[in-house]
Amino acid sequence: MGKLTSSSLRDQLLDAAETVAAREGVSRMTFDAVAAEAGVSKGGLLHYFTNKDQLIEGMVRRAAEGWRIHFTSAYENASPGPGRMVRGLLQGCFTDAQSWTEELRRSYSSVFAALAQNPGLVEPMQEAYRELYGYLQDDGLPDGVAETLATAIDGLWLYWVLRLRPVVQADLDRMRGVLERALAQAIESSKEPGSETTTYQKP
Amino acid sequence: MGKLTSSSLRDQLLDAAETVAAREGVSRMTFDAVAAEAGVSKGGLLHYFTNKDQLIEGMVRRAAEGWRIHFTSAYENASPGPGRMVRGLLQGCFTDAQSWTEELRRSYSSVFAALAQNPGLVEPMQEAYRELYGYLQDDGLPDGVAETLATAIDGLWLYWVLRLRPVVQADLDRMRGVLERALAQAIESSKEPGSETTTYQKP
DNA sequence: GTCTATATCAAGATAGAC
DNA sequence: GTCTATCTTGATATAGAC
Repeated sequence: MGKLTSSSLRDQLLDAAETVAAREGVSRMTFDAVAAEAGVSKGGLLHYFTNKDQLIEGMVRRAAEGWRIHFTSAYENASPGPGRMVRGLLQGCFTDAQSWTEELRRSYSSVFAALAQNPGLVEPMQEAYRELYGYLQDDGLPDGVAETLATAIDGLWLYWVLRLRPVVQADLDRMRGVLERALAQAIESSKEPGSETTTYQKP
Repeated sequence: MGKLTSSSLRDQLLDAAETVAAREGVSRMTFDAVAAEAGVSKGGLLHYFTNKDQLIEGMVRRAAEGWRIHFTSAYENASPGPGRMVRGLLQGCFTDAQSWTEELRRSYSSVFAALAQNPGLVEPMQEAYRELYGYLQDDGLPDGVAETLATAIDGLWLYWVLRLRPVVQADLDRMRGVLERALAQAIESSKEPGSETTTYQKP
């Protein structure tokens, strides 16, 4: 995702901030370090972000927007019908893990920076999650199933980002298999009228 | 869990550090703030933890030990048989949510502090997770099921801790229901010989 | 073992040259 | 718009009294 030459200087500065935070921890994400990483002076950096809250807000907003784009396009790419968002996430989150994991760690470093500095700055990411879970609640599966499956997927990524567990390809494959079978069952059961508590009526 | 009068001063200092970090963010978890929270002078605090890495290491070690005790006792309290650890976690993690959530946020603040300061300090918590997932791999359920269910549970808590989604009682109840049904099915299928490696065939 | 006082240094932020 | 230089603050860490 767009950190090519064409990206604006502002974006390059946000890239540098993410990189420093992900590599060295947010406590060392100083203006000096970010400016050095981006190859500009501290004065140049401070022209774009006049204080640290603004820098972190910019990081979180961009990361939230990236996440939103990711799951909405995953949704668009999945075929219509029950479990569309879950199917999209399974497709979109377990593919190309190698490159995706590092990008994930980078973008989540914005959340860590926000939590460390000023928890209110997490808001844009909360908003993205509200939107995602809006889709999931309306995904046409028995009550709570879509949210549960998505939480399992995201939980695995959070383990990775928080460095609580290593996430290797074998883990991804195994979990993907379990989730796809659970999804298939849920879709099956949502076709049987009266088999679930809350309602999905297939046309 | 044990922050009564009987706890050592060292434990009280760790309590104070957790409290400050959880309440104000790890960037404001300074020696001054921790000492003030604990009601001692900075010099008194520095006698126990001579630098910040040692303080954070103490926090992580204690939190990891608490988590280990939590899931092992959950395991012990569950009846033997397939899915014992998952059943224990469902019982132990969805009960008494009100008090558990704040304590969870407090103890996870040690992980955030470690990630911010020096990612290597997370190690004791990684060790606890290795142990937990060792139990889960050997939980007598079809391959990957126990890990997946546990990841969904923990993912919900991580949402709470990272403030990405609010976690209210209704979410807990709904997800618990879904997980318990999935667990019941997995136990069922693990009884059928030959059905466990990859496949799940609906009866 | 706990305190006060203080040295040292780095980070956030500002001013103003170019 | 980007730079250098500098101010100010506050955090870590140390020294040494009690």
